[in-house]
Amino acid sequence: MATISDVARKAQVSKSTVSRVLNGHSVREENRIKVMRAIKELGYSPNAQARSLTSGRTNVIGVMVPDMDGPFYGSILEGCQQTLWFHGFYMLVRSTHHEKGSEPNLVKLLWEKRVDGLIILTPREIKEKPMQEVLKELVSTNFPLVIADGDIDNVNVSGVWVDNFLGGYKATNHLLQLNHRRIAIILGPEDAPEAIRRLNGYKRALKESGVPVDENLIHVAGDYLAESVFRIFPDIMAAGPTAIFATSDELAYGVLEACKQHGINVPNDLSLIGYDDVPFAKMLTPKLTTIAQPLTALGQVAAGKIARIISGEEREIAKIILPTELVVRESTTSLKVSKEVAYSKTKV
Amino acid sequence: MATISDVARKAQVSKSTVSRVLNGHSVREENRIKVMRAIKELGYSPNAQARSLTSGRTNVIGVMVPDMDGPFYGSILEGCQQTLWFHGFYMLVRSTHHEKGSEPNLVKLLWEKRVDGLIILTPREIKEKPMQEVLKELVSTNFPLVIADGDIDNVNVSGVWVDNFLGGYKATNHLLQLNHRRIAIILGPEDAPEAIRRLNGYKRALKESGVPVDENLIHVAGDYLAESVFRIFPDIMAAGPTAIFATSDELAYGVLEACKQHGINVPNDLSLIGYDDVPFAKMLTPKLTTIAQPLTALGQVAAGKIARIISGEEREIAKIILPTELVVRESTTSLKVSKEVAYSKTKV
DNA sequence: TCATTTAAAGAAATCGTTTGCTGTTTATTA
DNA sequence: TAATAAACAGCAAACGATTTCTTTAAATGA
Repeated sequence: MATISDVARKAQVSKSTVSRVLNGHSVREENRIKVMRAIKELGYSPNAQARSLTSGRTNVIGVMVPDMDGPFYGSILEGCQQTLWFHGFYMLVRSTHHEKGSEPNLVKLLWEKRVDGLIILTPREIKEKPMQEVLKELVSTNFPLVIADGDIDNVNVSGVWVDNFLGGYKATNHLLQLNHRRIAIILGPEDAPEAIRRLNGYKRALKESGVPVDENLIHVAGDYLAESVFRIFPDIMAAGPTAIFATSDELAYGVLEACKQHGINVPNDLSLIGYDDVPFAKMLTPKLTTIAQPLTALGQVAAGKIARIISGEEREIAKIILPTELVVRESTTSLKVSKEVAYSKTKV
Repeated sequence: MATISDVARKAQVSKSTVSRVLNGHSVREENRIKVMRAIKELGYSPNAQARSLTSGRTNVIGVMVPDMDGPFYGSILEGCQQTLWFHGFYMLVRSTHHEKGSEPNLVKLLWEKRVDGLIILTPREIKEKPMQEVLKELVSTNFPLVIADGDIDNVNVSGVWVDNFLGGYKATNHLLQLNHRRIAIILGPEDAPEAIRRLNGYKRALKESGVPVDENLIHVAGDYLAESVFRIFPDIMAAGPTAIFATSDELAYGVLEACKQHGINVPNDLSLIGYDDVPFAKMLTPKLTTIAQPLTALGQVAAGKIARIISGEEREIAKIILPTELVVRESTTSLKVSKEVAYSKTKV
């Protein structure tokens, strides 16, 4: 493989001149042509590692993500990738595969690989000490770091996330406007920041409508997986809800399956709203009403942010909150005042 | 950031000694301890770029993929990532986003980034000249390269893919065993290698059952997207099929939607089988019968292969074909001899 | 105890770039 | 045309590791 010296020899100039041609510095036209020709003839391309060594930059951004095979993170990654590439960066991806306790180590490994910056997607262990320490260390060295889709209070770091409070509020409000009063909510992990915010949005919406919060309607699945719903489904229905707000589309799908098994018709017997608007939401029967998160945009904004931090355009730590949107489909319907009315209406 | 020289100074030994400690070469225990202590105190970690420069290795594998936001490639990438990490490699991902004409360039860019190897997922432009030339160039320089999920005839390169012929055969055979005789097939891109193989499997199955191939039952959507089905749906039904073999789950979903719009009941009026077994296949109503591709395994095998090529364990070019599996769910049912029988049965 | 072998440490070269400094050529101005 | 400024080219020193070669110290054996 040809080196810069080979090119210099062939073009009969010094290495410096070749380097200057490569980097667009001023070089006499005559020499530029000679160098270009030599480069072409030798099929030369500069060694990125050697470049990194002198410049101190790798043009690689590390991205840490919980998984890539679900419906959720793919869109974010795609958004990241596009924008990173646009800014001239490559994307190094590491999925933790929800492995408990792996995050701090992986952050460190990625960092030591000397990436120019790090995007951490949904840090699950954000509340745990080792993770906080690693993050603080990164921040203290001024290492370009963006947390995406995960709020963080204790460490002052740049972040992008979606307005979970507003999402919870919008979802609940939608159901309230359809005359529902007994609205159950299914949370994923109990103490995750986004779960708490969605719950708060839910409570606020109820409060504004003068509906008291009933603790019996608040349920915790433990995670965002469909299977986790089955276990708690009897509990959920025992409280007699007319509508369910599942805080992820996966959970909503679990509810849908459980309803099928129990002969409950959605939306006629029970309204259901999800969260995320992942691709399969519109594929379900009934098509799922849900709160859309701007996933691709999330990735793009995170990537843009890190690019600006690296270029020095953005110096102060800033947090960006993206809006959510209600997407009404078929899984929610207005609560009829009495069963009779409901029946007559559906017959029309 | 501390360098090896800083460590050497602090430990009062030479750089060479520190390097030897780092790489596990023989060093007097006393010195090893001194060095380790210095490393710890300085928070030193070796500069990967400098290492790459001398060793000529980056420990990074480039992966090129058509997209990351669909349901398909995420699983493959996850498989890749796991296995690459296991072998000590980082994964650099670049999605082409189905951008026409971009592949050859991107391969080159990734290559010049000096990755230790390249995995190309589903090369769409594999039949086009620029792509073939780039691949030939890579092969001629003995650059570690694995093509995954894309067969390639003209260039002799290592590859992993799924048995598309067998998949097409199994799908068709399943429908034949359910007494279907008028089986339509919907292909994605007309001339893609995997499409041709699936079609051949379809034809072979028909032939073995003594059913003549009817060209009116063979349809081309142009791509694997659900929307593409709507356009050709009237054509498909005009040929009077009792079953449809959609060569991707996305296409099958499109068929399902079209059927709903036209009041056709799946599986009672029409049996439907998909291909891929992406996560949403089991979420559809009816749950989709399909041909499962071992997506995660595909990624793992590709990653394992490139690791072995790089380590020198695998010297000759080899192709691996993974099996497919029929997953029977609810979207296929046996063809009743007459409509009356069918109706009486559904009433039971 | 001394000569000889062996093991470990150090010096210096190397990997392929970029860049500051210095010297030379070209262009500009009076 | 000469004096001066500006533009360009080349040398050599980084960048931070690894590794070969040499030197030094320790271990072995007679």
